[in-house]
Amino acid sequence: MEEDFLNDLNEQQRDAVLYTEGPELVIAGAGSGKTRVLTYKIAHLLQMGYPPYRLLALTFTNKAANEMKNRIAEVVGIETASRLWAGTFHSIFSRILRANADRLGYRHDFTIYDASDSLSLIKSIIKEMQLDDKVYKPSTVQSIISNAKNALIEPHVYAKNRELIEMDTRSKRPLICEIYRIYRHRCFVSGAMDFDDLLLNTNILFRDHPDVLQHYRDLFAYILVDEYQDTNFAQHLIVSQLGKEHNRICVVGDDAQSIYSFRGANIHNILGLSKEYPGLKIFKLERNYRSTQNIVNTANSLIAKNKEQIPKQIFSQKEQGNKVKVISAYSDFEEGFIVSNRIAELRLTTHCRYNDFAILYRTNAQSRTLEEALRKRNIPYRIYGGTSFYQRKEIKDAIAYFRLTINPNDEEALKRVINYPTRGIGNTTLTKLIDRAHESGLSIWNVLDDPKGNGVEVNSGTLNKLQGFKELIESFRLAATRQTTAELAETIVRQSGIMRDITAERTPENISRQENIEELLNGVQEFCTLRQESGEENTTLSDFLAEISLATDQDNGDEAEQDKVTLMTVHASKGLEFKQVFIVGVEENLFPSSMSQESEREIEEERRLLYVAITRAEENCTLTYALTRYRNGQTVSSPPSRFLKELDPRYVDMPAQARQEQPLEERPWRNSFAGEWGRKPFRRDDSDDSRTPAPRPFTAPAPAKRLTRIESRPASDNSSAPQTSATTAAGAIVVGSRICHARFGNGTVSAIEGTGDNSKITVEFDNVGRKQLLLKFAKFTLIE
DNA sequence: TCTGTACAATTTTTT
DNA sequence: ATTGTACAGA
Repeated sequence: MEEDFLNDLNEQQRDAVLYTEGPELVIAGAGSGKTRVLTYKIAHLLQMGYPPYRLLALTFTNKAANEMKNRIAEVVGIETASRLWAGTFHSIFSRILRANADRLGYRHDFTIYDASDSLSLIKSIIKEMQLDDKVYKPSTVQSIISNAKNALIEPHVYAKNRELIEMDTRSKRPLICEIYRIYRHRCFVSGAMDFDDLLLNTNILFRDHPDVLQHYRDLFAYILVDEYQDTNFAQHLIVSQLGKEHNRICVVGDDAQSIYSFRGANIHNILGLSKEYPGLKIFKLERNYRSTQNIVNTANSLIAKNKEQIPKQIFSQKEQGNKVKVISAYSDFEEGFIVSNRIAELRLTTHCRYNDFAILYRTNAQSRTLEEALRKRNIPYRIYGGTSFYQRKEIKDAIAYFRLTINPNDEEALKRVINYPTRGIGNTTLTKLIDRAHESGLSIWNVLDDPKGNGVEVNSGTLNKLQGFKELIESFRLAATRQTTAELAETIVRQSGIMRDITAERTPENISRQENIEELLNGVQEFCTLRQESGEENTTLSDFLAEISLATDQDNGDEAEQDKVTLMTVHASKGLEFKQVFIVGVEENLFPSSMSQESEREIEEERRLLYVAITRAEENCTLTYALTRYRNGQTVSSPPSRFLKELDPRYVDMPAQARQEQPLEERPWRNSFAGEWGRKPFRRDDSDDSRTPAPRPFTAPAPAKRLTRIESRPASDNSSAPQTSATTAAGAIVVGSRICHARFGNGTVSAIEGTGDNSKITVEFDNVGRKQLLLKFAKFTLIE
């Protein structure tokens, strides 16, 4: 087979693919076909005779990893592709750590603590040390520890690092290092590693066990790394350790898209690469295939303001296209209104599907207003990165039981479920157990094994309860040896009492919890089946846990098929592209974030972030800012972002500058704006009219008008309390009634149970599917 | 020991 | 506005 795919590549791309004589850095501008180069490079290496299991391809996200695997499978077939070492840093190195866990004193089925496990552990340590959690803010402590780990600083090194100690002393937190030491020890006793440990411990493994390092050095004949600008020191060092000796490495990245420094990513890893690899050959991919010229030029004009970067000339040969549009709104409400209007409009004029639209924002909190606006317009949408499936309470509870079954030393899991469902083991008892455990360096489970022998004083009733819990978990461990994994999962959910607890009362919440648990069990089953198909005979619950603890991507396959507008943070959008992009909230204190104004370095990162956002767009890019916005319960006003002034006006449509100076009255917007609904949308300045001359086809429909009435009940509004309106509406409800819910939008009543205020209705919502509502609580109105 | 209520703090981004 | 925590009362 000839390498006919080479015809799919431009000259720069082809050079990058074919060069295999030494270390290589590919600077890949936004939309320049980076994934294509990586894919074909791997295909090329395979063709040269490298066996697939000797190629290591590292990415940053699961999404990127999957995409790469799929694209490679298309070129070389799934058989070969599945033998590659391709995945995220975290997944690949957790695999390697599991294989060598004994070298570090861990078991191969160690638990992976997610961010909330680690935060909760830090909280309890702070509490046990009787420190003030206002001085030692758990989240701050967590990020300090995380940064230390990413810089490969272990506690004993931390203690000797004058700079760090001085910093902690200055911020009146001299005991951080001690917390770190205890935290690390407690993770170890619990048989757990947190996210950062996966990288830190890999480095320790390689450092302390040269034979292991040598093994993987020999194994990986060629190393490819995507998004190198996002690597932190721990990742960078792993790559050098594995790749430096044979020098067959290819890293791809774009310094202009480095946006993860808050997580320890160091842009100098890529900027300083040529010093590290003397023969480093640099290729630049400068042709952008994604966006129109106006979009590319706008983005270039912005990023040009950054000082630290590798020089490159990104260009587009697509049509010039529309100018990038900047729109000013009075409030975040109006901003949502404008965006949803434009989506409706553009969908007609450009024949785009909803899938072609994305709304990008700086912070997750901004999604709310946008959701409301979209719902009013009946525009379907999907939010990326909300609370994912595995973050839901009932799922975390079930998983905590799974985790305990595999690893009873798992402290966080144990704390979570020792008294859920309620079994009379309260805080007092738990505290005794924990104190005892830590005094003797044991896990809580060890103490639980023999409370008396470990000196825990409890009355006999409590002792029985503890015994009962212990036996429960042990019965699961026994079941694990006799049942299939899917059966085991079901046993646990039932025997633990989770199922009983959430089926006790048939509230709408509980029904959705049950569905989630069902979905989890299906997930286990599906996972086992899938593994069986790929030749893995015995899939254990431990395998399942290992898989999901690193899965954060929530793009459910069938979800993605539906035609919906995408809402997500700019960070989450990296690597994606959309025909129509809206970037909202381009204001001072938001974008750039108020947290990032201290140094030029931080501002440069915010600038790169906006660069990433703009370069997601293929055809149209619209930036909006609101002069006032609801934040933490109150209205604040901020000027437009400084970045807007940095965009080259030749490629951008700006609203009249005078507008921005408009004095702001006190808030009445929120109330009065709703009243404007259904009439003409706000008209701000002439710039708006030239492009959207036609009378808007979508003035707000009548139902929406009514919806705004119940929603615009501000504290000051003394007209009707929401309860009243719901009760009034309730009386008239029949099957088939159309209702409008404050959160779920419009829907049709499909069933009614019970009477009066205690009755429950089932509603098929147009956008969010079936929900059950209790009349007593639900906020909705009858429409039509 | 559990439950309910009141009050406080919180918010940048996430593998 | 929501969420978590602290404290009081059962």
